[in-house]
Amino acid sequence: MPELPEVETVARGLQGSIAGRRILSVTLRKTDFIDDPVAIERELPGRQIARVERFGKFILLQLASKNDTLGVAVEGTRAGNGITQPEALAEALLVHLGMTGNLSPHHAEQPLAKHTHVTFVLDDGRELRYIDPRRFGRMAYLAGETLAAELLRFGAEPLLVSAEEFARRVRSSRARIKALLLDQRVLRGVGNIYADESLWSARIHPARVGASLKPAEAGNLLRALQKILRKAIQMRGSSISDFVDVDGLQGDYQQRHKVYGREGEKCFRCCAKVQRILVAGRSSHFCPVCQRAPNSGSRAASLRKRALSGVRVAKKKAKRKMRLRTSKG
DNA sequence: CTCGATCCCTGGACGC
DNA sequence: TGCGTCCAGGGATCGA
Repeated sequence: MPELPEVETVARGLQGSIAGRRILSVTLRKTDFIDDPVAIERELPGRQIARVERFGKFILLQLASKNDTLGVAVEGTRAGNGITQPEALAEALLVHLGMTGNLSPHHAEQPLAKHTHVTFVLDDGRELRYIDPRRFGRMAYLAGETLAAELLRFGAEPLLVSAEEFARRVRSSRARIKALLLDQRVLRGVGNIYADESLWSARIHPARVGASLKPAEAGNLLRALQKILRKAIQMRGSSISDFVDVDGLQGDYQQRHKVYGREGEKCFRCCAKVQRILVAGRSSHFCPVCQRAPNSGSRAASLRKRALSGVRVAKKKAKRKMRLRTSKG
C-alpha cells in the first residue's frame, strides 16, 4: 500500500531510470481511473519526461516544455493576460498508485502482466507500464492553472512542514488526530501505516481530538512522524502485500512496524497487547497502555468537564463580586 | 465542521 | 477442489 515512503521510493527509481526519456506512444486499456483519457492520448506522445518527483502520494512525471523537446521555436508565450509566469511545473502526468498500483519500466518484449492498463512506449525500447489490479489509483494529465489548482488542494509536505505549522493545523481542528494525519488536505502523503506508527512512537492515542493535543505533544508527533518517514524511505518503504519498487524489489520497513499489523501481539515498550479499533473509518493499531485513551470522548466525561468549567466560572464570578464589594466598602 | 456509511475494485483468507 | 463470503484500504461523495 503505497504511502509517502513507498511513493518516494518509486519516484526516485523512476527519476533514475526514465528521466530524460521521450514518450513515443501511449496505449490505454482500462481507463476508469483516468481523469481524461483523451487528454493523455493527445498530449503525451512525443513529449520528454524532464523529471520525476513525488508530491504527497502522487508521482509527478514532469514534462519538458514543447519548445525544449522539439528544439524548435514554437509560437511565443501563450500568456494572453500579459502576466509572464515562468511556471517551473507547467505540465505533468499525475499518477496515484492507490492500493495496488505499480508504475515501472519494462523491456518491450516482456509479456504484459495482468491488469496492465497503460503503456507508454519510450524512446529507448522500453515501456513504462501502469499495472493496478484494484484500480484504486488515479492518473491525470494536467497543465498550467489546472495543475496548480489541483496541487493546491493538498496540505503540507510532512518532511518539510515546520513544527509551528504542524501544530497549528492539528490543534485547530476538532477531528481526531488519526483522521487529521490521514487527511491529505492537512498533510500530504501520510497513510494508515505511518499514521499508526508515528502515534505509537509519540504515545498519542489515535482517537484524541486534534485540538486536545498540547503543543509539546504535537511537536513530539511531528518529530516521530518525520523520523519514521525518513527511516522508511531509507529502507525503501513497507511491503505488506504486494508493494515493489521500479526494480521489483520489496521494501524492508515492515520489519520495523511497532503496531501496524500487530494486533494481539505484545507492545515493544510495555508488553501490553496491541489493539486494533476503527478510528475515522480506518483500522487503527495502538497500545492501550502507552497511548492513553482520551476521556473527553465519552458523554460522561464531557458532562463532567462542562460541570467543572461551570463551577470554575461561578467561582470567578463570586470572587469578582467579592472584590467589588470590598473595594466599595 | 465532522462524522459514519457507501461505493469503487480484486485477490487473498477462510469456512464448508 | 471449488465454491461463497468477507475483508483490506485511499479517496470521493452524500446525508446526518
